[in-house]
Amino acid sequence: MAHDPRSAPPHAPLSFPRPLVTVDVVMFTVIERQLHLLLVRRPDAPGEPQPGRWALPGGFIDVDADADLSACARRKLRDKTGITTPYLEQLGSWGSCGRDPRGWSVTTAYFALVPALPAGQAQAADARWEPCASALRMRLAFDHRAILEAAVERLRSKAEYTSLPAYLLPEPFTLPQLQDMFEIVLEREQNEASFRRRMLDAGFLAEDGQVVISRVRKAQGYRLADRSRPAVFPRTFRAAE
Amino acid sequence: MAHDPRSAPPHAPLSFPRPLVTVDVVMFTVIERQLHLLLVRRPDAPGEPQPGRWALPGGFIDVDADADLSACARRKLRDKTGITTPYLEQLGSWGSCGRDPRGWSVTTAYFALVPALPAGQAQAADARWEPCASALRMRLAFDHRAILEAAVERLRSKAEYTSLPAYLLPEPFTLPQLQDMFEIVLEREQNEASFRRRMLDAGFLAEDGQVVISRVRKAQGYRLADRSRPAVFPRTFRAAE
DNA sequence: GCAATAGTGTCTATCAGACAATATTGA
DNA sequence: TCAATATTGTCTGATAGACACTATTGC
Repeated sequence: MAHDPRSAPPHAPLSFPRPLVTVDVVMFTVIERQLHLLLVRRPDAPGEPQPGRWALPGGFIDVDADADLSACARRKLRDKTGITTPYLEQLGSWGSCGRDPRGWSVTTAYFALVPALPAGQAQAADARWEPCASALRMRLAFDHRAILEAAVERLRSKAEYTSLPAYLLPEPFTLPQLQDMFEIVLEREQNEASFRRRMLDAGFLAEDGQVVISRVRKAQGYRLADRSRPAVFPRTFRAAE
Repeated sequence: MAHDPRSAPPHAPLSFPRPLVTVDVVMFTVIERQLHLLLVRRPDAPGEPQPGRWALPGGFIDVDADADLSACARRKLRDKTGITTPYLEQLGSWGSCGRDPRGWSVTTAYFALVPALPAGQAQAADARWEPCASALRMRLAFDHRAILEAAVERLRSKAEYTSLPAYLLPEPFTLPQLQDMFEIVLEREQNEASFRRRMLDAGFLAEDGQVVISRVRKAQGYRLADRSRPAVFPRTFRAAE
């Protein structure tokens, strides 16, 4: 029976059942040349679904604290990593009657790209950075495996035609470092000459001093000219299959 | 409180306030060589927000009738147009404390591409097909203007590198008709030779008889070889600005 | 000098855009 | 035949990939 409460009679005060609403965040970073993401352990307390299982960081909207969906995602990210200015993009929403045993629920998932935290920097105790390849094989809580798969696919496909992997680096970074990030995300090597042309022609990099990384030769440092939006390249790296 | 007594473990109370959850659908079609979308009038009943204003078709999740978000979107589409097999894609979610005067609310928006309804075919009485350009200038209910802008942008940008505009045509269609759809969506003319190469090389078209449209010359008819997903072209039509 | 890393020159292949040409059909 | 539309041939230009080459720096 498809009733539409929005057009219900005047005195019906929105009393029909409401789904649960959560926000989950797939936080990506690169550690030791491997894509990682943050996982948190579900609490073991009685009454909690999926106790002890690893899950994406997330939770219910706090209607008093969160002004909007992205503020909620930012709050989760800050609570777990202390990071306040990530690249954050809405990934999509998953909602159904069966995805959470507590009832009809909807989650809006975001994905974030952050530079690797400096070694020793605090992160939440119940959280750990898991290699992406391994997380994809784990039995995650709820439908978080599907969300993670969508996030990885989005990241890979956008790396084919945008500057997204640059958000995985602390600034300033060098072109060889940036190429590393692209190669890690795309899982294939890039041609140096072609890569440099592509990045420099796109005009999203601002020069930012000289950087010594390898102790062999100084390299030009760069930062993002405009962190608010990634650059879009005129063509994909190569044809989609 | 949505608590299903049959679900196995006793869950924590979940007594905190929940946002309202709706689904809205941007239904696109092309009528007389113009992109249109379906709008519905908000009811005038007292207690209803935005009375009398035009809005995207949508409404609350029905936790009993809707198995998941896309089923809810399909239900809205069917109720308003009778169409059951559209191209349907999730666009994104908008949620904040202020977008609906009734409280913290989240909507998940979908966009649908449908062939123009045969003239005379029934459609809901409170609905009308509005030219997209005009709808973008209207004062729509809630934040539906922003949702519509995102839908138009998504459609335009995907038309640069996928076969999406094909879903706006009834089958079988001809290559000149398909080119028309691309030109209408992209708002610029395409080169015929280049267009035909692109479409035929992509391999998403299956031949489907001869079609007479202009009463001048028969043309090859085509249908989509696989309606379940659009084709992705190896390059964009032209560089993004 | 040598090793290692940063950065360049240049050729080829692919595909979009331009534009002109040819093919088919009804009147 | 002509007008209108469908379809093709072919040239040009932009850019990704390949690959060899040069430049810089510490030892």
